[in-house]
Amino acid sequence: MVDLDNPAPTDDLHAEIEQFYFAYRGFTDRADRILDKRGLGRVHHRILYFIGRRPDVSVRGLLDLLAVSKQALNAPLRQLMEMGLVGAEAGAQDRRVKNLRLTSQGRKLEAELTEAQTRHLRAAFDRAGAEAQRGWSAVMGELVKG
Amino acid sequence: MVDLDNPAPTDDLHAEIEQFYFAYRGFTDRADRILDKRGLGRVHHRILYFIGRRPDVSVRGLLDLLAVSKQALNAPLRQLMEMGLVGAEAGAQDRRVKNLRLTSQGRKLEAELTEAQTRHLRAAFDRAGAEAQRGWSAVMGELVKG
DNA sequence: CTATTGTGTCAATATGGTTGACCTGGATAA
DNA sequence: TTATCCAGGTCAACCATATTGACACAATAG
Repeated sequence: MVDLDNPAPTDDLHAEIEQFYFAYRGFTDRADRILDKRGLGRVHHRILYFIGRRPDVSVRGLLDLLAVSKQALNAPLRQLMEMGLVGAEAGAQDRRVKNLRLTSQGRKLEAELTEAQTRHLRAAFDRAGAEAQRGWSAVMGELVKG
Repeated sequence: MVDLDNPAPTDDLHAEIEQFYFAYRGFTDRADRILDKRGLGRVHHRILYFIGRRPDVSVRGLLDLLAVSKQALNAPLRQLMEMGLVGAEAGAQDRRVKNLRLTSQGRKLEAELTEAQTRHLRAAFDRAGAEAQRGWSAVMGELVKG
């Protein structure tokens, strides 16, 4: 890790910007290290994650969530389907769309991947306290909206 | 933006993970868009940022902060020096080391770049309240430490 | 003198993304 | 029906960003 002065809220929010940067870097590194062992990248993780969170999401929906081109999505998604981690069936009303779901294998890997991040977050929440956790979520919610 | 359910703290912290992901993505996008107009990338921003925050940092120090290889740092750093945004002078005790500093032009660009992120953060803090801001910082501090 | 360290550079390579063009097949409006 | 649109898939060219390895040079430390 890196030496970081404690908050001491100043006007320019420089300290907070650094907190955000280093916190997110450490947060993603946890999963990345597990991913690397399996020859997978962040995209695979995000795909697994979002399909897990939004079962029956379409390819188009995934594209919007991930904010990448369909060409960038296609290869890793196909790979996950070939690995038997993601399944698809044609949509009921519109048979063009694919409804994507995790297989039981896929759910297992997704859980393992997310677990590292969950533990990391959980530990920070526990140390900072429930009130701080609520504040964190409130600010994050505003950032997402804004 | 993307539709996100409100916190409703569950056990698995999935909602919080998404908040983190989308919040950080939106956070960095602000600066990225400005950077793109000048043909610069995130690395340039980080270099400018950290030199601004830690004047007289060495190349080695920068490498540790950014966690990249020196080859990855070299090109953008040289570019910034050629653009007159970053200056260097030999260290006083050890003349091998470069003490990196922003020029007045560099400070101007850095401020402009960081301003977008600052405004974004500030707005979220204002909407969420001072107590939430303290909580956010406390959790982020724990994440950085952890 | 020798070894180590800070910096810079060349080369080869990997990864991950982009845009553009084109295709299939299913849905839908004229 | 025909024309058009849309979801999805794929090929190609390209570009940005990163890596590791090897090497060079200058300066400091022993």
